[in-house]
Amino acid sequence: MTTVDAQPDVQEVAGALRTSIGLLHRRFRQSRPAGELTLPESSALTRLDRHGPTTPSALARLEQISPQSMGATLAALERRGLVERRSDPEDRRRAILLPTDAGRQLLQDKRSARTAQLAQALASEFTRAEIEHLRAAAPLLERLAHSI
Amino acid sequence: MTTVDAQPDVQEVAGALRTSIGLLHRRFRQSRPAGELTLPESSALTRLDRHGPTTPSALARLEQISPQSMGATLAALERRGLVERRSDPEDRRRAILLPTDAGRQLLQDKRSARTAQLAQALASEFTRAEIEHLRAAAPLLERLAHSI
DNA sequence: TATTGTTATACTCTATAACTATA
DNA sequence: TATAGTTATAGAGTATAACAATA
Repeated sequence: MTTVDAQPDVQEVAGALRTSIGLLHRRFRQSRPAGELTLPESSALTRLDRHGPTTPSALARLEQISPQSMGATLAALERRGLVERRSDPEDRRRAILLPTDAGRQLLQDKRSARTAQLAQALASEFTRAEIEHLRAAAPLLERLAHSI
Repeated sequence: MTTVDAQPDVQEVAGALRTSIGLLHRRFRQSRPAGELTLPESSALTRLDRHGPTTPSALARLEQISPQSMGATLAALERRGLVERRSDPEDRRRAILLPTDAGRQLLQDKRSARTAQLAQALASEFTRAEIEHLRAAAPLLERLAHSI
């Protein structure tokens, strides 16, 4: 229970997480059907839909990437007509972003199409208890991402 | 318990996993100290150390990337003198890879330096039960990566 | 012919630096 | 001066296509 005892143990967990998360991330990228949103596009659009109208920098903070990187992702979403940009009348440096109807529609249709494959793998190859374990793990992983 | 009941539920777990794994992967990339191995270099060298001498294509299959991508990673490791390449006398198309002493040494020294930060975050901000939960989740995540 | 590996090329994702406009 | 955002550039990570050598 002391720090000394816990350390080698926790290092092992850390290593195992790095390996498994690296693998999963690669698979997520590979499983993108043609014409679909890229990973960051999908992620940004989802955040925008859940979070409500926000600025590019706020989104960048949520996704933990640089504002410039988020800018590139948002420009791609705008080109495809999936997000709309409004100027904040109270501070004209700021841009306010919100999903268009097309963006919301795409989220409903296509995101499920993308996660369907993952959900299928879960449903067919994992027990109910294992799925519950993963459900509980997801917020822990997100917390961990914000802790490092 | 039926498939119909489970489906929307499992989709939700799938979405949560995608979000949290995306975030964590970005943080892993960002936390690379100067002069360290890149993520795929570290991963390939670790596999090589655990798995024993293998061929480039076998490593590519384990890491679930193309043989060409693995070739680029291995070339970088060779340039740094961390892996050694031998020709297979039984099949001269094949190359056999193994870590050098320097490669093994670096794994011991530096990989812990990299995971130390993650381990520190786990130890200081998560309860023992949460850490145990994550430990059990890691092999599930790896299995999931191989299922999709 | 099939397999192992290499070379060439390109796309995605992200970063840092330098800039403009507004506060 | 400080902040929001953009533009330019570069590096990491990966893919596909075309090739050479060996089986």
